[in-house]
This record gives sequence, C-alpha cells and structure tokens, in this order.
Amino acid sequence: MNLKQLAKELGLSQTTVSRALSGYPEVKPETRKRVTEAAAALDYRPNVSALGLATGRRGSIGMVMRGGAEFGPHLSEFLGGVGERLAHDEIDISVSTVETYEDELRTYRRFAQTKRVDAVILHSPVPLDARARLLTELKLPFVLHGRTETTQPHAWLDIDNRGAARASTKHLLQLGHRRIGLLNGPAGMTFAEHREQGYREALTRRGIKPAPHLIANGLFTDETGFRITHEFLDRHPRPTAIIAGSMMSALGVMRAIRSRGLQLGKDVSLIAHDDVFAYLSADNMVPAITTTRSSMRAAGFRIAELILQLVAGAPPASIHELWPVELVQRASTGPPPEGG
Amino acid sequence: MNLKQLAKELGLSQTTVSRALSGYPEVKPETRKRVTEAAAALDYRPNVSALGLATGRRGSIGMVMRGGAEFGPHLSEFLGGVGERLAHDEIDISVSTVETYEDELRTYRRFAQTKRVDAVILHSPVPLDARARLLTELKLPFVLHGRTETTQPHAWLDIDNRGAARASTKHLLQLGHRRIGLLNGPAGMTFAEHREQGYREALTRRGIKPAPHLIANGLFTDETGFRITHEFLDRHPRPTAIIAGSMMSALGVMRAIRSRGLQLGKDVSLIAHDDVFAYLSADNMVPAITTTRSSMRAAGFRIAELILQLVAGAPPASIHELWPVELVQRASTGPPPEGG
DNA sequence: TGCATTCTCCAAAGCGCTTTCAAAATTACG
DNA sequence: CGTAATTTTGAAAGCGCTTTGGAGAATGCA
Repeated sequence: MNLKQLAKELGLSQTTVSRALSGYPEVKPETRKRVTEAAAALDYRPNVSALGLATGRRGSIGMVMRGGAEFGPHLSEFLGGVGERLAHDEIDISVSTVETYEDELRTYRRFAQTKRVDAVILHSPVPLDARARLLTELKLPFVLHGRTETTQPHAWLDIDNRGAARASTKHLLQLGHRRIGLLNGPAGMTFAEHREQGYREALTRRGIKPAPHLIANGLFTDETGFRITHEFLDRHPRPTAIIAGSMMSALGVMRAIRSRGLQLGKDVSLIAHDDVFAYLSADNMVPAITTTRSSMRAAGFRIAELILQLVAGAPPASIHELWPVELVQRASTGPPPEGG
Repeated sequence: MNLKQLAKELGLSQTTVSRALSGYPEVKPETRKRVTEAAAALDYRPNVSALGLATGRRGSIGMVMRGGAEFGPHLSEFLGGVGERLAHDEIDISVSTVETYEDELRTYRRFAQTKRVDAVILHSPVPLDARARLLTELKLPFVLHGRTETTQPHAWLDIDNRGAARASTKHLLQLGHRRIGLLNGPAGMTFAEHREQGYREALTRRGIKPAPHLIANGLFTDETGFRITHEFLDRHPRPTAIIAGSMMSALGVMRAIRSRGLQLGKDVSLIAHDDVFAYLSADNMVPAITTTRSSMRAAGFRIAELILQLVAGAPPASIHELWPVELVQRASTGPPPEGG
C-alpha cells in the first residue's frame, strides 16, 4: 500500500492525500477526515526512503561505538534512555560499531555523505576532540555527551564530574582521611580529567599535595579496580580511602580490600561514582557503598530531547546543560583507622 | 556531490558511473578505473535514501528492545557482537525501544510498512511467540535468537540451555547434593523453560522429584538473586546448592549466602550461567564461580552473519544453529556439608 | 447578479539512484 | 573490406514521496 494506491482508492490526488496526512491547512476538514480514516483502515505509512529523498529527513539518529568493549553497561543504560525518548517520535537509533578512531571519523563522513541520519550523538570526548570539529565541518548536527574544547559552538550535556570528585574528596577529608586514592577512568578522557581536577582542588584547598602514585587510570572493570587497589594498598603508609570511578571498578576495589583481610568502611573507605544500574545497586552491596550518583539513563533521555530540538532548528549554541551530582552517604565511608 | 555531478565531472552518463561503481561487468576496465578514482577523490557515496528507493535495500538491520530494562548488560553484549560483524559491511543496526508487547508488534509493522530495515533480529522469545508469526506474515526476514514453536520455518540460533542446566544439575548431584535450588530467568521465556526442563531431567534421572519451592523465576538482577536465595535458605532443610541464571543473579546469591554467615562452596554451592561479561568475570569472584559459559557477544556476531545470508536470499529453513555450552568448574562448588 | 477572494484540489516536477532498452563503438571473421 | 557479433555507453523510466504553480469551486461583498 503506497500513496498512489491510497489516493486512487480515495479518488483523490496524491497531493491532497499527502497534505491531509501531513497536516497541511489547505485541505477541507471533511476530506482530511476521510483520508486519515482510510489511511488507518488500510494501514498506510509512507516509505521511509521516499520520504527521506523528498524531505531530507531520515527519522533516525546516529551513534557510533568504538571498540566492542565500549559497548558496555554504561552505554547500554545511556542508549536505553535515548531510545525511550525517541520511540515516542518513531525515530530510531542507528548504531554503528567501529574499531579505531579513524574508522569512527570515516563513519561520520559516511553518515553525512549517505545522509543516513539526521543527527548524531557524540560521546566519550577527549579535551580536544577532532570528532566535534569534523561533525561541524560536515554540517551534521550533534549533541555531545560530555565536554570538549572547540572554537565552534556546539550542543552538549554533561554532569559535573569535577564537582562530584571535589565533593567526594572533601567528604573524605572531613572524615579525617589524608591519603586518598583516585581510581579514575581511562586517561585522556575529558570526564576523567575533570574528576582529577576536582580531586586535586579539594586536596589543595586543604593544603595537601596530591600524591602521583595515588592517582590511577584505567577501564571501568572489576579487573582494573582489583589490580589498582592492590597497587594502592601496597604503599606504605597505605591510603585510607579510595574514590572509584564506577560501580564496576568498585566491585574490584571491594574484592581487593576483602582479599587483604581489611574491612571496608573501617580500614579503608570507599566512594564510587554510580551511574545507576538496576542490576548493581550501591544499596545492595555489603556494606552499602557511599556514592556520587547520576543516572546515565536520564542523561540519554534528555540528550534525545535536545537532539530533537536541534533537528527542529534550535541553534547548537543555545544547548548546554551541566547536571549537578549528589553525594549519597552510606556505610562504606567512615573515619580512618586509628593511627591511619 | 551526487551521482549526476560526478557523471558530469567525468563526462560520462549516470548509468555508466553507477555501473562502474557497483561492479557491473559491462563497463570497460579503463573506464571503471577512471570512475572509481574520481569517486574516491571527490569522496562520493550514494545517498542512502535514493539507493533504498531504487533497490529496496536499506543497509540496516532492525532490533527492538522492550522496556528500558531490557536494555541491560546481556543485550549490550549481544549488540556489540552484532555491530562488530555488520560494521564490516557498512550496515547499521536500527534500534527501537518500546514499552509493551503490543508496541513491539506495532513497531515491526512500521518496519515493514515504512521499509526501514532489511531484516530484523528477534530476541527473548516465548514458546509460542506471536512476533515470529507476525514477521513471517509481514515477509520481514528475521533471525531468532532463541527458539519458539511455529508452523512456519524460520531462522534461529540458540544455545543449549537445556543441556547446560542438565549438566549443572548433574554435576551437583554427582558431588552429592540432593536439594538444589534453581534460580531461573523470567517465567514464560523459552530459555527459562528449557533450563527448567534440563534441571528436571537431571533430577528425575536420579530418581529425585523436583521440589516446586526450589524453583524460582525472576529478572537477572542482583536484587532478585538476593531475595530468592533468602527464600531458598529459609526452608528446612535448606538447599545445599543453587543454580543461578546469570552472573548478575549470582552476585545477589553470593551476597545472601554471605549475609547469613554461610560459606560459599562449602555450606552452599553455586553454579551460574555466564554470558561472558568483560567487567564481571567468574574467575575474579571470591571464591571463583563454577559456570556454564557461552558468549553472548559471539552469538550476536554469528547472528549478524546469518542475517546477512538471509538477506542475500538464503532460505530461513536452512538456518538453524544450536550451540553447546561448556561447564567450567571453579571454587564455588563442592560436596554438600556433613549431614546436609 | 457580477466580480474579487478565498478554499480545495490537482498535474507535474524533482529528490538521487538503478535498470531496461536501445544505440554507438569496437572487434571478429569470412 | 563488409557484415555480424560483441562491447561499451547512454536516454529515459521508475522507485514513492513532497511541493510548486495553477485551476476550478465556493464564498463574500457591493
């Protein structure tokens, strides 16, 4: 069932039927009713390729994942939020997987040239991100999840990673900790840099000089958390608190602490950043973990909303959102041990 | 840069250029070379909407996620595998999120009507799945991840859940366990039914009657694992072993066992099904968990391959794969406690 | 009633590609 | 060298939609 057939069925021209369905004013209410009813009855829907060709709109948003590994729990939460919002408008997410950074750039070129997507969600930025520059150059609208420094104005949404790290560090300092390990995300990522900044700020304000060997970078996995925590605890004197970048890392931290016969929340305190995973709740851990909390899913939902605004013509420069992050105190943080 | 411009640039007709680029034989090698070089130099790529309109091929595979929650770690691993394979052919995954089952059916209708995708990956089936019927009716090619009973032949790939559960149960029986709790996936799903079948089979073969109160269904979350394990352990006499449907549930099981002061692998044994998550490895748990192991990512990769065959014209009836599952013994299983 | 507006509707062009049908150019062959 | 067979190229139709530029019908006003 295509437009031509539907028009014939109704004894109308394609023009009128198209206009009636798209809500244009120059069609008699009565006719419009007849058309919409017939369309519903015959289950008509415009062919998306034809529509794309005629209007330039594809009804889909692009997102590229680099490295199969990037397709982890964080991104899946995020995607869930994006999808939830876009489903409402019958817009789909066009997901593309690539190996290298070069491939990713190539994919954006392909998106632009083949006109496969209306806009793109850019994520996991580094401070000077060539991808943002490329996208503006390609005139492919995008919303960045995170931040980067470019001369061009662009749309972004980010959480206050710096503030979150500062708050965590400050909280531990107030409890009396002086040696605090930072188990950060991959080196070079904007969000990781921001967290390190926040951590350093809080320490410096207290007159404490950040110790380089207490700052580590790595993937957000149990594995990495475990390994780095051991490295931290090998120091003399050892740190009395650890800030972990994610719930996954926190699992490894807990495991390492336990494997040394130390007690979490007494011998070593822990604060993790929680992106809110339904299946891995900080409340359920033993002991419950103190966290800085910000829902990835909510961010995805909101970004989808912003991208719709962008596609509708909103100027990128007008779209900036910085989300505050709350610190939720639980049982994994306490004063440092005597003599610690 | 479109075909017309490129053709003009070369002093050739659109026809010839199109043919040269698509690899048709009726074009002089010399001309083809000239064309491909120009296309590369000018960075030409066909508009995907126009291509779709002309050929009927969209270069994208559909996948719908029901409930934001479904967008969990399992699906994300799976998607990673699918994407990895499809990226090679510059095919994208069109992801759509819906709330209800009805919405999902509606989405497949939309896919078919609007011709948005070439094929669909269907997942999380129930034994009598209306979606499979609908898709065949809509003539929308699909590969099912899992199995369902339909009269129509269709393509599928599944792991041997029944065999896996049977092996787990048998292993525990051989260790001497007699009361084994099954912490299964959501009731009604084919894979969960299969696992229950395998579990029952192994017990029955040993002349043990499966106890209804030792079979529980629920989501694969830490939360559910925790709650149900407590319910199991409240029984008198309590089960001496538990089979968990996923690593996420296993986390909850471990937590519950520990919270009761019981020792994993001695007081209570545990076997989990491991879909292979990089960030949640069974080897890293304390103690390491005995698992039945099958990579979700690998399944996704293979399904992508199968779907390409399908789109290329392979008959659905010829595409069936049942993957065996290996049991990996680790420290979480041992003989039941004395008098257990 | 007559003319100017305003409503409704339609024919046809155009979006960028593939593909059929046919023509032009080249090669093969007696 | 002339003709048939074969390569190589092109014009134009068609995919299914939107949208421009009119045309016909209905309405308003004097």
